[in-house]
Amino acid sequence: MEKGATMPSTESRFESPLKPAVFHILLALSESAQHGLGIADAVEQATDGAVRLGPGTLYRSLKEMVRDGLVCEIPAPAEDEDPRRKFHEITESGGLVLEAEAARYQRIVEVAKERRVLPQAR
Amino acid sequence: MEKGATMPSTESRFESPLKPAVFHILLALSESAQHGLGIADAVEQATDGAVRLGPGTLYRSLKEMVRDGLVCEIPAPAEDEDPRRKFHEITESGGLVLEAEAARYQRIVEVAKERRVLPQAR
DNA sequence: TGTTATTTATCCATAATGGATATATCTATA
DNA sequence: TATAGATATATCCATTATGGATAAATAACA
Repeated sequence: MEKGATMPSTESRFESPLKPAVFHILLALSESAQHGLGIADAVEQATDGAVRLGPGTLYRSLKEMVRDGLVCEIPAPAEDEDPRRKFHEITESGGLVLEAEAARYQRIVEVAKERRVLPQAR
Repeated sequence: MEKGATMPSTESRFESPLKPAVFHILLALSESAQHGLGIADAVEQATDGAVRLGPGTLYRSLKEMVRDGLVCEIPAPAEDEDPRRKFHEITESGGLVLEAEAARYQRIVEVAKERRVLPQAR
């Protein structure tokens, strides 16, 4: 980042390559608020089964993400929901961090296209 | 992987999410053969400084990748090259693995676009 | 010819992850 | 309404991955 550049304070605290687990959890929550295991399932689906979060990574990451303000816990979206489920929602700050990281992924994909590793879309 | 499924032997040995370091080294070598520190520089450039490989990760990864047939050592491309430099080239197998991993990245970017995390290209 | 910079390489501390396990509670069924 | 099994969160520990310090060799240069 350039010195003197202004930037939303929310992004600047997060070092550039986000931990993969955190990135995938944010991406899962960009669809809709979810509870823990729902997030794990969503990540597995979005990645065709390539990325699978173990319970250790999942709940540890969620706790850190709440601490860092990337997500927050919200009441169950439905009355008849299993009360054991704890739902989390992505915050505005989390949305910005997710966007920045997704843009990094996009840039890498562009490089791969330039190198003819992936077919050029056109 | 399903039992009994046929698959190109080269890809099947590599579990799905490639280690980030290995992926970035392969992507760097898809441009041209490079020596160790040249790879580190190329990775830093391609990722706008976001990904930086320490010497430990760099040389350890290269050794493993040679062992796994993803890259191979080649003679220096020029006569007057610093003889300490050891150049590596991506192999055909490495190219296939890189393509598969890049496609995974691409899929993630597509998901981000569907979710309106990234602007839809059009 | 001595000094500094470059390059490869290894080692160790730290960080990140996955899986086993624990605990609680919901659901289904006899 | 017991009981059994499934679901959900949570923690702990072993394994894996990474980064940085350091070493050793040699090139470049004053």
